[in-house]
Amino acid sequence: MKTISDEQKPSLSPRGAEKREKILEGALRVFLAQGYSASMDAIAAEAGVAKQTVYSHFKDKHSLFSALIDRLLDHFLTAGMTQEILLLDAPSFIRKVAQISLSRMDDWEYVSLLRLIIGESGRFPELSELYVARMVKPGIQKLADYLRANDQLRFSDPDAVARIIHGSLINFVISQEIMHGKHAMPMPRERMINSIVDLVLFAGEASKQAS
Amino acid sequence: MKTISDEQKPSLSPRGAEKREKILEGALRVFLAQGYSASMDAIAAEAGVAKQTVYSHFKDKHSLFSALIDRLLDHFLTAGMTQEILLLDAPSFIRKVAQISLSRMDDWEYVSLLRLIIGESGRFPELSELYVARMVKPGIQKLADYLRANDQLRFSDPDAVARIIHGSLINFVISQEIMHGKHAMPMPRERMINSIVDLVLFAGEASKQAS
DNA sequence: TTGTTTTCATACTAACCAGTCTAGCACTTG
DNA sequence: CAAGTGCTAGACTGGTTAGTATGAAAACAA
Repeated sequence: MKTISDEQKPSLSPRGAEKREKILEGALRVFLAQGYSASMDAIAAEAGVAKQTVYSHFKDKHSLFSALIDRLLDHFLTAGMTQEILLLDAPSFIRKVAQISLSRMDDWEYVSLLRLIIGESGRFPELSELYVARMVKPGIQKLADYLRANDQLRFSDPDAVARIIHGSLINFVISQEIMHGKHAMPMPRERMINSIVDLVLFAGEASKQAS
Repeated sequence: MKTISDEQKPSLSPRGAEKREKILEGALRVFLAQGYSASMDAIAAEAGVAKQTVYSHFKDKHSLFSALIDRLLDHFLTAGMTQEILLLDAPSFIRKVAQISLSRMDDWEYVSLLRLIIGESGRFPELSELYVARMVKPGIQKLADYLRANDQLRFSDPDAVARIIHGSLINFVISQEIMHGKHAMPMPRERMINSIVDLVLFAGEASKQAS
């Protein structure tokens, strides 16, 4: 998987890498809080680093931004979703997937990243495409593969069902956390999880009998 | 329902209202295309109006932006979703709801508005709350009421099921159009609609028998 | 016509920002 | 110690922006 960022690497020394890390951490806080319109001065200040140092590690603002998103996608990719949950039976599997997805609601970084990628998807289509290619598509693929392989369930279109499950979970995060819907229309996430599990299991079994 | 915008109204004459309309139309094109960071000069130019005229109709940039979003929410609220579809039977009703929701994928203004509201939900939480209160909550409410009233289906938690349906539809729009997923992971919307209808009907009937 | 209101074009302000430059400081390595 | 390398603080350039000011041209009303 190729990376997008084209930052220069002026040093392979441990000191250089350390500064680079500080810059990325500062950029993370500032970009996630203020969006792409955050100023490079603010990022340098937050990182506790001179502005020139930022520009000696990253070509320009766009490169820094891309490198950061790239890094964050990697970070959230590895978090959660081990292989062993594929061994679970259908109810446990779906519940586990839902729990992992919704647990990200508590993660300010994840919620902010999602908002940022959607908000900047007009200006930076590459980034949202990267998000889709690295996070959404593989996730849905694994889910669909499980549904296809499991003989407790039998859907005529497992790919579409995978998207329904995934979509209802992601949209729960968006509407509750990003759009601040948890005040106007609150719903405990366990209720949501239970209904998704029920819906899929009932439908999967009924669909099996009908075929 | 109270409005958010606090623009001044310097004239109640027809000429004034006409200018105000031109300004809002220009602001619509520019804000939806470039986001909130669009410049007031660009908006005035697009509206074919002097910059000063913009400021004589709207207090500042924030007021103009709020007034525009307010207006757009009203516009999309009235479009589609008549009362008579409530008379349809379950399969037709769910299909119709799904078709109406997904038909908005073709509407550049709707897609851009959704991106804008999500993207600016950090800077302008009032706007996303307004969106939730005026569009999402009533929509889900109607859907849940239908599910509750219909005796072909029987869900233990109709509100949660309504959110699942709504979420999978909205997220389909987001992932396909906003995040440009239609290239990397295309799916015909009819396939999505069919699966949602099947899922809900199978589960609704199975759930009924189980109770 | 005369007076009032609105719009127009333009210029201006004060602030902000991306990116560059300079000159000196600090650390590391030979 | 000496040379090299990365870091720092700050100033600077050229450009953009929100919002204001001005003075004249229209549009309208009496």
